[in-house]
Amino acid sequence: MPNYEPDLSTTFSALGDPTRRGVLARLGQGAATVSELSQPYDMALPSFMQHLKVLEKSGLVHSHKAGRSRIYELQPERIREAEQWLQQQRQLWEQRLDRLDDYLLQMKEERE
Amino acid sequence: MPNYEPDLSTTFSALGDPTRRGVLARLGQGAATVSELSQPYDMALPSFMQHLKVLEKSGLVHSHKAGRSRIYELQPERIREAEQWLQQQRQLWEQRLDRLDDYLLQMKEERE
DNA sequence: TAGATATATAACTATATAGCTATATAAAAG
DNA sequence: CTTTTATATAGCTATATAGTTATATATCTA
Repeated sequence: MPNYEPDLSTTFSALGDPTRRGVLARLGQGAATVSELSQPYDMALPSFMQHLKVLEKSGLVHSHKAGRSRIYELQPERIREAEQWLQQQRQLWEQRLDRLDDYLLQMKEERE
Repeated sequence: MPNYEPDLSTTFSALGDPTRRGVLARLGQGAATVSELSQPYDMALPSFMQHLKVLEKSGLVHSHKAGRSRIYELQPERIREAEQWLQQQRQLWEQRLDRLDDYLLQMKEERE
C-alpha cells in the first residue's frame, strides 16, 4: 500500500466533522474549557467530549487539567501538515497542467 | 451522476483514508481507469471501487465511462476549499499569537 | 458469435463512529 | 461536612464504513 500515512488519516478524519471543526475554530481564538467549548452545541456532554477525545488523539489539540476543569488549546502542527499535503497535491496538479499548456502551445507554434 | 452536495465534512472524511489519498496523488499525474488506479493496491476490486465512489461523492474526483472502462480525473476545487479552510484557521491562530506578542512586548516596554 | 476484459452489483461480516442516559468522581463553594 | 460544579466513565443503540466472495453486465477481440 503506497502512501501509508497514519497521521494524516487521523487528522483528516478528525476534520471530517462539523462539531470538531467548530471546536478548532473556537480554539483559534484561545484556550477554553470543556464547558465553554460545549456551550454552543445542542448535544449531550458525553457525546461532545467524545469529539474532544478524537481531536486530542489526532494531535490537533492538547489539554491539561486545571482544578476541576480541563483546558483545551489548539496544536497547529497537524493543521500545517494537512495543509501542506493538500498544497502539494494542488501544486503537482497545476504544474502538470502548465506543462500540458506548454506542450499544446508548442504544437500550435510548430503548425504555424 | 446526480447532484451531490459536497461539503467540507465529506471532503475531509474522504481524505481520511490512505488508499483514497493515494488515488488522488496518482490522479494528480493525469486521468486513469479503475484498473490502472487499483493496480498498486492489494485489495479486492469491489472494496477499491467503494473508495472511488466515496471520492466521487465528495466531489474530489469526476469520472466518465469510455467503452468498458471508467476514467477518473482529479477535480481540484474541493481540494482548494479544504486547503483554504485550513489556511484560514492557521492564519487566525497566527494573527492571535502576533497580537499576544504585541501585547506582551507593550507590557514589557511600559515596565521599563 | 464465443470468450476475454473491465467494471458493477448483491449480499454478507466485522469493526468503527456518533449519539444517548445513568452514574461516578474530584474539586470548589458554602 | 455537604452541596454544587465540572468533568469522566459505563453501557447501550443505531448507523456508517471497510472489507470480503460470488455473480452479473457491458464491451471489446478473435
